[in-house]
Amino acid sequence: MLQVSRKFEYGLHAVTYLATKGLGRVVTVKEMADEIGFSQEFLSKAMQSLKRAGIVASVQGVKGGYRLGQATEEITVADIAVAIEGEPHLVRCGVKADRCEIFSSCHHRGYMNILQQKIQALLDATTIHSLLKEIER
Amino acid sequence: MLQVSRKFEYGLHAVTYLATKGLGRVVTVKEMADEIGFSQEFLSKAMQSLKRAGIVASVQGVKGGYRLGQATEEITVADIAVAIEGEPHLVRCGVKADRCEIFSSCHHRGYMNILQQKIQALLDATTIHSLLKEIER
DNA sequence: TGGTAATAGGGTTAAAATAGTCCTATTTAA
DNA sequence: TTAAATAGGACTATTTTAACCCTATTACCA
Repeated sequence: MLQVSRKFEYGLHAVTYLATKGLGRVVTVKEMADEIGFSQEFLSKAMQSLKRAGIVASVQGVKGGYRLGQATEEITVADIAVAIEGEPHLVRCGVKADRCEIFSSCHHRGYMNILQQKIQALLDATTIHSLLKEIER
Repeated sequence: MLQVSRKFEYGLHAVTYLATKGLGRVVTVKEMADEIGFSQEFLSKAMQSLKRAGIVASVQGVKGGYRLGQATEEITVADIAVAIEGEPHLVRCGVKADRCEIFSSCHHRGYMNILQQKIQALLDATTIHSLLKEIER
């Protein structure tokens, strides 16, 4: 259906939220969930994925939380998508060839792969910095 | 996960198959399913969607089947996607506002909508005619 | 040094979307 | 009038996504 996952949306909101708080400020998942308006548990999973990708950094223990791990100019929407949803696969055969029953005779793979790269390039072209500037306007 | 549906893949394969047979030739679902290599019943559903959109035309009764309803230069990948998956909604709130719990406070809608339009433009830029030319090479 | 507030993450369940099947009606050529 | 095809509604199964639960670990601080 060509729709982004909710987890990705959560992640994107969280990163922009952290960005508005500045690079240094450490924010708890609870604060973000309350402020933005969604489930703490689920947002927590998204944050863990973002952390593994280095997009955010975590501080454990009391007074812990998350803060940005990179400059807003360095974080792209594509980075967040990959961190949360993994490598993009517009078609099933991109995940694994045996997920497509007509792999060997398929004529569309070349086109679909190019299409995927172009979509990825779109996501790659937006940084959190530029996204925030758009929002301000 | 930003992946196209199998039904869309079926539809795209079917349309390109019809295109290689020429505008006039009427082809049964059975032939297409056998030739391309997937489920007749399910492909049949995809064909019905394509028919409603006018992309293919149907002939009922014995000796019936499907043929292209438009010139290959006129059919775009976007047309097929819309015919089969309906209007694109990159984010849930595009389907219906109440599908997003933070609709009123969301800052990303503008960007996501632009992103969706750009993706749609990519799909719109490929006609079946140009797709076939790429395949030949 | 023990209590508490936080992240880390495995495992399970629930809900939604997708894929696939089944059945019956209708159409039409022979 | 029979047979081969599309039309389409209804149902089931599978897969994916979303959400939740529980325990471990970390580290501040009284």
